[in-house]
Amino acid sequence: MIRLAKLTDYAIVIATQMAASPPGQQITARALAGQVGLALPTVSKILKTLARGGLLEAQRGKGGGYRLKRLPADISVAEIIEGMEGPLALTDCASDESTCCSIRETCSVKGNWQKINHVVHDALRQLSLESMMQPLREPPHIHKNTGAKSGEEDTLVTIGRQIHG
Amino acid sequence: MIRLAKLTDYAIVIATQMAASPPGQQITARALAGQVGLALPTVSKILKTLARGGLLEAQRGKGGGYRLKRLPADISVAEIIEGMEGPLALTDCASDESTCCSIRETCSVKGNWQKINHVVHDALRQLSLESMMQPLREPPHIHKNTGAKSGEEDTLVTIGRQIHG
DNA sequence: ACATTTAGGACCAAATTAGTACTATTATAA
DNA sequence: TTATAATAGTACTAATTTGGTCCTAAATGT
Repeated sequence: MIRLAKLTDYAIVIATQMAASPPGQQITARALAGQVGLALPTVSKILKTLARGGLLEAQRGKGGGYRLKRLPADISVAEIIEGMEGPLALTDCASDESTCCSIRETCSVKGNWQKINHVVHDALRQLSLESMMQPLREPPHIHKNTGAKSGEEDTLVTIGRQIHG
Repeated sequence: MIRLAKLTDYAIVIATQMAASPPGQQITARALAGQVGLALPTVSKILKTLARGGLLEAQRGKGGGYRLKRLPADISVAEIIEGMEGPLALTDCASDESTCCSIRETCSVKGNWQKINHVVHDALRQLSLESMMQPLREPPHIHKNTGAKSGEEDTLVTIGRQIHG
């Protein structure tokens, strides 16, 4: 599947959320978890990964937290994805020439895999984190609502068990 | 992981292989399997899928086989991927608004998911099947060779068990 | 009829991913 | 100097997804 891993997906949500507060502002994993509605361990894991990848700056200890290292306009979606998953490589052949190729020498595609990789990488490099927080002209996607009563608290649809607590 | 499924990867190889013979030429699954070095059931599955998706034309019965429905220049990599995996959707939110979203209404990304999807889809639509068979200027990727002797028969590296037979 | 080929779906094993938990480290403040 | 609150890193397990194969049915040509 050409699809973002769920955690990568979350990472983008989290980064976007962070981008929404004033530049340089620090926030804890716990607070973020509350804001985006994901479980703390999950959010923590993602923040750790992004920090290790150099996208965030972390401060430990009491009063610690995370903040974006650069301005949202200077961070690309590609970077976030790579921060989570390592170098962007849509195919084995594109990622690791030494593992490739099980398909003997007659592989008619050969290095052309790089082209696929390149266009996608390029496209994602154009998309800034800032552009992900832009308000939409169109009404945004609809949030599922279990059909239950209560306009009060939007039911969390169960994708896994990321109930924040 | 933002990565093509193995079968999709194979599909591109197969399509590229088909593109290498004269336009309109028909070839059986068995013959293709031999050419690309994959197991027949696997190749069959892929061809069936692509045919159902409308990219290939199939002819049943003795003397049957598959052929590309359009010229390689008129088939995009995006189409092949979609033929295998259905509509291109990097995130759940982008694919199915009704399933989305477990992250209640405060999701700071909202419909901006579409942007990610859009740029990637666009990029892949630019890439034609024809461009995937272009010879390379640079020496192509290196094919793994188990270090064993024999310049004769390139050892099939085991990724799964797609030994053609 | 029979051999050959695709169509479609079912199934199982293997690989991957998500989520959680645990321990260590760092920082602050009482 | 102790307590507390925060991140760092890793390991583990359950759930999900994927790959690969097989089986039966339908079509087509000899």
